[in-house]
Amino acid sequence: MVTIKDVAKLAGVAISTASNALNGKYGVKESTKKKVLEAAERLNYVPNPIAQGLVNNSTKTISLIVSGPSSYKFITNPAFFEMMKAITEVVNKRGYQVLLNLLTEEEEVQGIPRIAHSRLSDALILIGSRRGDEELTEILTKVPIPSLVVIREPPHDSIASVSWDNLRCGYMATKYLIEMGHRTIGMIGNIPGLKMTEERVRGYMLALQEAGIAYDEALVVEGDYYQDSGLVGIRKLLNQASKRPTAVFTGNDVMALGAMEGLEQEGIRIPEDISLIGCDNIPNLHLLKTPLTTISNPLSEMGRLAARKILGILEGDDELPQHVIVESELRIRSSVKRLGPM
Amino acid sequence: MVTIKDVAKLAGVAISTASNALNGKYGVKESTKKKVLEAAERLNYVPNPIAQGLVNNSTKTISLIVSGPSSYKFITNPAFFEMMKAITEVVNKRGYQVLLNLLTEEEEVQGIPRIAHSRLSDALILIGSRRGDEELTEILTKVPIPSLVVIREPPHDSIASVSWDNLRCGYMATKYLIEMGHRTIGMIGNIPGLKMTEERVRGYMLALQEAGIAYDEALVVEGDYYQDSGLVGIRKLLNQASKRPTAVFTGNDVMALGAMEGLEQEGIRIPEDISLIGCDNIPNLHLLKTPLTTISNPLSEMGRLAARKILGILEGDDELPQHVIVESELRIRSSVKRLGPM
DNA sequence: CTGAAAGCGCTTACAG
DNA sequence: CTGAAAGCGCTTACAG
Repeated sequence: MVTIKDVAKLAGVAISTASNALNGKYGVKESTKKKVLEAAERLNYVPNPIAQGLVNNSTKTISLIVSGPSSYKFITNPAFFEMMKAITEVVNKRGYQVLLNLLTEEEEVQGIPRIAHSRLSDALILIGSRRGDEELTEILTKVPIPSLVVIREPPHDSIASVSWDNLRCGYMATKYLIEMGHRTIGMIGNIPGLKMTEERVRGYMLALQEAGIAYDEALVVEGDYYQDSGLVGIRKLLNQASKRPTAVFTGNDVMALGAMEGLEQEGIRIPEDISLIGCDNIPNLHLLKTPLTTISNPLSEMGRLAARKILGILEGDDELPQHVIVESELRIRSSVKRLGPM
Repeated sequence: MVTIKDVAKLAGVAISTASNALNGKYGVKESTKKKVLEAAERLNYVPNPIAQGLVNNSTKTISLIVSGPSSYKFITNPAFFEMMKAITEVVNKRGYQVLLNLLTEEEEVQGIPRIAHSRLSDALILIGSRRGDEELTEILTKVPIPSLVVIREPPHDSIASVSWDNLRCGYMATKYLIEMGHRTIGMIGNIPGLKMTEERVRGYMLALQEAGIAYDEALVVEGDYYQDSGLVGIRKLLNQASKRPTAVFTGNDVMALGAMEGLEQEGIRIPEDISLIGCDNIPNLHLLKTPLTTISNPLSEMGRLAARKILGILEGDDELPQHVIVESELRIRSSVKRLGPM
C-alpha cells in the first residue's frame, strides 16, 4: 500500500506539500507540484478515501435505500432496477460511490437512521418506501445528511423528491379506458394514508367525474404495488364488486402482471373479457401474452435526475427544483378493448 | 456527532477502556463495562466505521461489480438483479455493506484495479464479466483483495467462483429438444474464447452426438447474452443456415426474449413454426405470449452462496469449496413443440 | 512557497 | 483491570 508519505519522500517534500500539490491547492510552485505528481504517478499512488473521509467528514458515497414489504424477495419491481442503474451511472461518473441497502418495511424505522448515522455515506436516496408521510418526515428530518425520495410524493415540503405526477397517471389511464368505451372501471392499488396512491386514486376519480360516471368505492381495492397484490386484487374485484368491471387500472405494471396471473387462473381473457392498463412501462411488456397498455414513466430519466439532484445538494450547485416532476405518457398496446356504445 | 470520547467521558473512563468495553475485549471489569455500555446507550453512540476502517484496514464493505457491454443501459438482465438482491441481503445481515459498481466492458481493465485499490471495499464480487480467462486472471491476481466471480467459469483455479454447470445447461436444453423430436437445432450464444459459453456449446454438441445428429456449425451463432443479440442471432439463423432449425436453444432467457421479438417481426410463430428454449428462468416467463421453456438456475441461491463464500474468505471461516457449482433443472412451459417422428 | 504540528475517531500494544 | 501514547492516512490552519 503506497501512501502519501511515500510520494512525499520520493518527491523530497513534506507530506503537507504533497497533499497540497495532489489536491491542486494554490500556493505550490509549479516545479514542486510537477515533482509530486510524477512521484505519485511512478508509485501508482491512489489516495485512501477512508483517510480522506475521516478528515473531510465525507465519504463520497451515497446510500441507495430500497424498501420492500416484509421480505427482500418481494423487491421484484424492474422499475427499481432501472432507476438503480441510472443513479449509479450518474453518481459514479461524478466520483461518487453507491452503497446499496435493502430494507423491509419494518426495518425502515431503525434502518434509515442507522444508515444515515453510520457516516458511511453523505446522502440518502429512498426508493419504494410506503411509510406514511408524517412518520417518514419524522425519520428524515432527524437524519444528519441530505435525503431524497423517489417515485412517491414528497412526505414533506422540506424533503427533496423526484417523481412523476401520480394524479395525472391515474387520470390518463382512466380517461383512456373511458375513451375506449368503458364505464365500469376497477382500480387496484390504494394504500390508505399514502399520498402516492391516493393521488392515483384521485386521478382515477377525476376522470370518472369528468365523464359523468358515478364513483363506486367497491371498485377500488387495496394493493401494495407488488406483484402478488395484483392477483389478490383482481380476485377481490371479480368477487365483491356489485358489477364486474369491464376494465381495470392497476397502480403499476407489476400488479398488472399479478392481475394477469389471476385472470389466467380464472380463464378470463384479456382484453376480450376484461381490459387492463398498468403504469410504469417496465421492460418487455410487448412480449406478454397480451401486450400491456400502460402509462410510460421515464424510469432511467428519473434515476438520472435523482442523482443530479442529490449531487447538486451535496456540492452546492443544485439547479433543480426541490420537487422534480417528470412527464408520463400513454403507451398503447393491446390489453384494452374498445367497447361499443352502451 | 457523538464519539467514543463522549461516551468515555460520560462513563468516567479512558477512551481506550471505552473502546475495549464496547468491543467486548477481555480484561474489562464487569461494572465498568456496564457503565460504558449504558453511556453509549444513553448517548445513542454509533461507532464511526470510517475511523474503524482506517485503523483496521478494513471497511466491512464488498464491491459488487456488474459488467455490461458498451453501455450500462444494456445491463438489463433480471438475473443480475435477482443475484444482487440475494448478495446484499446476506451480506447486510452479517454486518457488511454492498458497494454497487457498474462497468462497461472497456472500463473493466482500468476499473477493477481502481475499485480494488481504492480501499473502499474488502472484497470484490464480479457479475457478468465476459473478459477472457487469461486477461481476467491477470487483473484479479494483481488485485490486493479477495475476489469472486459469479455465473461464469472461474478464469483460473485460484479465483473463487459460484456458478452452475454450463455444460450441463447446454446438454439438458438440447437433449430435451431432441427428446421432443427435433433434429435441426440452432443455438444462439457462442462467444469464442469465453469458457462459460463454450461449455454451453459443448453441452449442446454432446447431446447432439449422443443422439447421432451431425454437428453443423452454421447452426451455432454468436450472441453476447444481452437481449438484442437474440434478435440478431435468430435472423442470422433464419437466413444463413442451410436448413432452417425447427428449434433453437438460446444461451440465456434474455436472448430468448430478443429471439421472440425477431420471430414476431417475421411472423414466425412459437412453437408452431419454431421451438425455443432458454436458460436462467428469470421472473415472469409464464406470462409471455408463449411461456418459455427454460433451464432453471437458482439465481437467488447463487447470490446467497456467493455472499457466504466471500464472507467466509474474509472472516476465515470458509467452508465452501473454491468453485461452488449449483444445480440446474429443466422447466417445461410451452415454447417447445413435440415433433412427430421424421 | 514550504513544512511541522494538530487533528479526524478509532484501536492496539504496553506500562503501571 | 485501566489509562496514556502511538498510529492508521490524510488535510488544514499556521508559522516561518
